[in-house]
Amino acid sequence: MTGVSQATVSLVLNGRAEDSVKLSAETRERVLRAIAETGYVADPIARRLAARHNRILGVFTYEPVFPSANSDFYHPFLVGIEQQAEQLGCDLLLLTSAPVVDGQRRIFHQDNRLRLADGSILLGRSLDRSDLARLLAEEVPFVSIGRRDDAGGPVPSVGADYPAAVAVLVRRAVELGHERLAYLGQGAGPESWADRMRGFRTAVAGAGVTGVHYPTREPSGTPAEATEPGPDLAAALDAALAAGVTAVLAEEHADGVALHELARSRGVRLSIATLGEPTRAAPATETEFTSLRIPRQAMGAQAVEVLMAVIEGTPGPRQRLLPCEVVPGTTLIERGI
Amino acid sequence: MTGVSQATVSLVLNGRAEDSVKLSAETRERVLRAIAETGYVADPIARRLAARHNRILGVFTYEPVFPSANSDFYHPFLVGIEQQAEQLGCDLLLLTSAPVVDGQRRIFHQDNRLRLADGSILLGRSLDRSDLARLLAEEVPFVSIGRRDDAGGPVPSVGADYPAAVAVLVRRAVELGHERLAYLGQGAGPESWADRMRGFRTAVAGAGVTGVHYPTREPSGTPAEATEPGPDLAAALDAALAAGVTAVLAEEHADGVALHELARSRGVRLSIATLGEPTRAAPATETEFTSLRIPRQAMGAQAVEVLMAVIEGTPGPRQRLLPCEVVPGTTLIERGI
DNA sequence: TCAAGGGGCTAATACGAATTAGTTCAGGAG
DNA sequence: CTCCTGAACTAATTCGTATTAGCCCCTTGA
Repeated sequence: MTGVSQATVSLVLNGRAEDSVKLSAETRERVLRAIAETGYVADPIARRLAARHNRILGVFTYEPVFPSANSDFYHPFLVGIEQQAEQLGCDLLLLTSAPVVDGQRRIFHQDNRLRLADGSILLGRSLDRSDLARLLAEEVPFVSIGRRDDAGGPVPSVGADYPAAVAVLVRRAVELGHERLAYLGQGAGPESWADRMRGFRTAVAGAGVTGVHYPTREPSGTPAEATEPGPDLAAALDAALAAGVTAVLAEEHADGVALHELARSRGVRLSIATLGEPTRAAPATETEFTSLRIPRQAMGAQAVEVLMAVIEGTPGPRQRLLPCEVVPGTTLIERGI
Repeated sequence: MTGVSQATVSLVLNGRAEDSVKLSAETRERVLRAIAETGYVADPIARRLAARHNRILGVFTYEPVFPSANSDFYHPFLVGIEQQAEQLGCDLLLLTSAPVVDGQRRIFHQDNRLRLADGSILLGRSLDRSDLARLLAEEVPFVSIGRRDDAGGPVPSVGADYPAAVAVLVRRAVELGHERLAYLGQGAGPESWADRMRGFRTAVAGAGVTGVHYPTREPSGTPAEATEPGPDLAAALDAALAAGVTAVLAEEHADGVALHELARSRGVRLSIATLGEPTRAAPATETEFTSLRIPRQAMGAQAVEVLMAVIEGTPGPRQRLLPCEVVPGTTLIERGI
């Protein structure tokens, strides 16, 4: 169209006409006009093959985004990611096609597409350790949303500061007169659970009160179905009451809601706070729970920032912890008589 | 390592040793062993460069996905799209980097990236006509979510069957004794509004009842703020009552809610049905409105199907209309005395 | 002995851009 | 008139894979 070579177009496209290489303003205009008319876009694939970047950020969700309870939980992260990506002029590639093995998506498989993007954001409660290690080893640029333990090296991540937030709740409980607190949940496994537990242990020790742990089982069946209190919840309630526990911190929102309902139906006075937002469907309730608000949107946005730093090799911290907001709610109350 | 050529490795990797090309079992073994030892994986980028298509589907949202009211409305579409994309082994490219001009994103601009993908899905209440025409003219594979009028040719789309759904509501109203119905809304402009109006007109004519139209203004300010009934709503209510109207169909959910509230506060008995789901924030309410449930998730999924057909040139219809579910609700009631 | 016909594999090329080493040309200095 | 220099481009190469034409060699049949 313009009678110039492919090389020239490439130079114009990348604004390289300024520095090392010289192009006349007129030629550049001509090329730009042609580009505008045809709507030509450089093929990102070829671009990435040749230049090793394409301003596309991958988003890999470990757990399938369905059912909708999950979806609602992840949505705010995506909003934050999108917002920041837009700001930086990057597009997002949702890596949806990862095959699901044993109910979990695996990153590495036959046709791994992570490399299509300049870098990727990993989203999901539990990321496979070996996958993480391999990503680090192969120096694939990525950032995890949610703190991760070392996997043969520090894992770039943007997480919520659960220990600090849980500590606030514990202190608040202590101020309200509680002396025997319980942690309801697994307290281990995914880092987000382990972090909560760690915050709990440290805080109760620091406050000089008693902290006990009532483990829950992983809900069976699909998350959407697991809304009824399992037998372990009832057992936990009994044990807690017998042990003189007056306040319970529930790792999972749904468990907290179920326990609250259970206590109410038995006419028992029990303070409850939940350590997060619903990740699986919770029974509808009017009660506003004392809980933590995870800054999901901000986490998404910052994940993009960190990812860009990783990609571009900008110096700076690769791990960020964001404070959670404590939602006062009405379920953490003064200790009864 | 094995002393074979790159071509041979490629053949082994793709299992092409079976058909057209022949490779000795021994060579294949040798290559496979080397692959296993080194953990070699074909670079997906190069792979796609050679394959000429990338199994990437673009998703272009016209209106910015923010604020959250908008976001919530679009989310189900995205869920459906993702679901189907996953099924087909495609990844999704969110075209987030499109600049916003006059509050609307434009498809065509200096750095248009639509062509990055094999094809794209367009999402938004109003798509620019000239953009559509250009897409058609340039044979860019795309599908619109939401029916579109011809733009120099039929526009591939997956929409909701508003005329049929509105007709059902009109018939239901007539069965309940209503003889003077009103349509509240613009009834023109975006196809989805025009379609509702068309369904209304046809249905009232068919039922032999009276149908009047009370237009609303486009809400001013950001959608999120426009929750209070504008002066035109009050005027519409007065006019409707004076004209003996007993049932109102509201184009926009938020208007229906506001009108309902207004009528209630005046102690007036008025049947109301809304013709869709909230696209802008509606005041919180306990009332379950008689309304339409737009099959958003299904629309998203089918849009992907149609898009694939367009891309691959598979024969078949390029325009689909999906039925809406009528939500009974409690606001369309028997005509008063 | 030679042509024909495979089997087995590789050289060469395409994919679409980025990059670099030149090439061409005009103008100025000597 | 020659040499040099810088401006303005372009030819050629690269990235890593898929694909295909074709090469080589061994058999087989005449």
